[in-house]
Amino acid sequence: MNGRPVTIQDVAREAGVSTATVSRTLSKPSVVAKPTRQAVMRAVQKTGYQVNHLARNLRRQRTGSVIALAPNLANPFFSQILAGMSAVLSARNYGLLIADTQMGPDPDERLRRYLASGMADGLVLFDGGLSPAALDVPGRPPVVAACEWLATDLPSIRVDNAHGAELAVAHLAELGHRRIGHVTGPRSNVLARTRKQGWREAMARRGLEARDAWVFEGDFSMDSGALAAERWAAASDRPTALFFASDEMAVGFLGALRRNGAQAPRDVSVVGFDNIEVCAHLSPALTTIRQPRTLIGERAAGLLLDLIGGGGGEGFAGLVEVELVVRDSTAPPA
Amino acid sequence: MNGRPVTIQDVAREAGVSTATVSRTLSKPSVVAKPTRQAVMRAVQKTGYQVNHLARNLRRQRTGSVIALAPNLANPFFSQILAGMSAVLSARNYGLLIADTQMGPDPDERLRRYLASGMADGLVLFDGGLSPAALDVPGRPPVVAACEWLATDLPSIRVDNAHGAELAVAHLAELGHRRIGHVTGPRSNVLARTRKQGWREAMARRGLEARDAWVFEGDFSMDSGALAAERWAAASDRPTALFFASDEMAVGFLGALRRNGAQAPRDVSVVGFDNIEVCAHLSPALTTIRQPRTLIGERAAGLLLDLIGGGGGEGFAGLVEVELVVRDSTAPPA
DNA sequence: CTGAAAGCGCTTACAG
DNA sequence: CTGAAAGCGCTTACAG
Repeated sequence: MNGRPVTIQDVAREAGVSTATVSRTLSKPSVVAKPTRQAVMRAVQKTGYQVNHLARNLRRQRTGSVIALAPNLANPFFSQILAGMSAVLSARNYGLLIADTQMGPDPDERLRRYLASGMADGLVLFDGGLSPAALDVPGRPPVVAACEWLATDLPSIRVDNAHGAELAVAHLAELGHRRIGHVTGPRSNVLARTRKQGWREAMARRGLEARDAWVFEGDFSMDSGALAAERWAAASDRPTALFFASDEMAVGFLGALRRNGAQAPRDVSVVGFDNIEVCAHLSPALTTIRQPRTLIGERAAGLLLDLIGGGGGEGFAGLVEVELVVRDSTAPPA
Repeated sequence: MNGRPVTIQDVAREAGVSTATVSRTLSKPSVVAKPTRQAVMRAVQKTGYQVNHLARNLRRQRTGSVIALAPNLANPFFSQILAGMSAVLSARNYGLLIADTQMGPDPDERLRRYLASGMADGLVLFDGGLSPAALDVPGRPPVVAACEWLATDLPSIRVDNAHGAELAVAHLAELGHRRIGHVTGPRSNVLARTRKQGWREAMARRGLEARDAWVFEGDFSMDSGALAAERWAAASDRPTALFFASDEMAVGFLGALRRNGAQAPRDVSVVGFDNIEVCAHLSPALTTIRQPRTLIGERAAGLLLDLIGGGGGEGFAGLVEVELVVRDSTAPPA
């Protein structure tokens, strides 16, 4: 009950066995004789022994943690993903460290340091803006790309963004829209590019024009969505429907639209991407493409653990599916 | 360049000194002669040596990590707080582990395990629902309570919730409202209770009645806010203004209100709590009480590091201030 | 089935 | 100012 933590030595003394036997009882009980095992377990109980992970991991040459590296931890988008990761990892007794790539001056350098530091057995990367060269660290642990991926052959969990765009455009086209525009994510973002490309292809597939004038550049943020509303309102050649690369932008758009006296879906139909919680509570409630974020976190953690365990990550291949959620922000064109 | 990580031995050999000297050069350079120091630094450069934290920490009898323990990691409320913590911690070379209390069957037991595990040098607790008894672990590391606090004398970072309620009621009263109601957080939540109590006192201070009929029970969620809208609309004795214990509930309320053909602030004035990002983009934009979440994270991390370093946490006492942000969801009563 | 011993990679009194 | 040595708390071949 005093300050000094209980060690395996204390347990060994208490049980009248060697530390080796205590260790075995705890990690491979099957090789220990039953009476010995019971004596050890009793001593563990009595002393309140808890393994020292530092020592165990140093000896086992692993850290027992993985790092999730996100471009912006303050972005709520990640919270559900982290929850999914945490669930899988803690069930397997791994710790989850989180870090932000964009906090210092040189994000690439940060990644490189994390990879070289030996602080974790693996890393899940959520920042598609980093340079693939930053991965070129000798002896680095496994890395999984999630959500946004680098232009490399990194094992990855990928969402079917192209299909999401297809679902959005299909929904709008079925309602009768032919002038369907797109509000993009940041230009440098791979995910944003895939959604834009998906929009273009979905339009082409239907013989619909995808005019440059119908593309509004955003950066995923609500503010950029509000800006898009201004530009949309001011445009002469105006789409009757818009597919947004993120819900946040669609939310900003709807707010600004209303402040300007316009309204969805009367004046323009709106489809978002993500299905964040607020979608259902807006008025009009936002039609969107649902991304299963908890699942993404679970799959990313699962894949990483598989790689750490020496697996090839098979069984984790394949895209994470998205689905259309129809609400009230879409209607036939006026 | 091969697989084996570079150790302090390799650097020592390269520099022609002992490992002790390499270690000193890295952690207390002032005690090493300049030429020696330079030779070591050159060797570090050449070999690409990175300290093994596991070994260093085992030797130093610390872990170099702290744990943030939240009731629900999927709640975006925490993302900004975690970002604030991460900023402070990584500047001081501490890792941030995150874990969820509510994932297993017994949250108290989870907390106890984390405290006894020696996995971290300290812990920040965001779950006010846990039993103080769970803290009763011999030799446990320092714990900081943040956001929601237990009924103990734990060092804590606390937001001035009572003052937030006062600001909200003052604003509404100045607009001329006398029938000001409150939508609560979950009954068991300390933070929710403080806000409710604050509302009650702010009303009393003005000689305003705080009728039970004007209290609508919620749980912080958007859904519960939407439910409050139904109940508000159906009530015979209806407040003309509502102070919500969370923005999320206010968002849900506004959406449901509109779907029922009513509108804020025409039919009812609405004040939220938190200032989440969407507030500014709603229509009407939501008047609310701003909570500086990044600051909360920074302060919590700072306080914990101080305690870990043997400080008494003085200088971190005092409440985190909140402020009123007036937007368009409040107006004089009709 | 069990124990003695080596060793994971570091840091730090201690001695010189 | 520097080095030899002990030791942080474990695990695991190895020998018996």
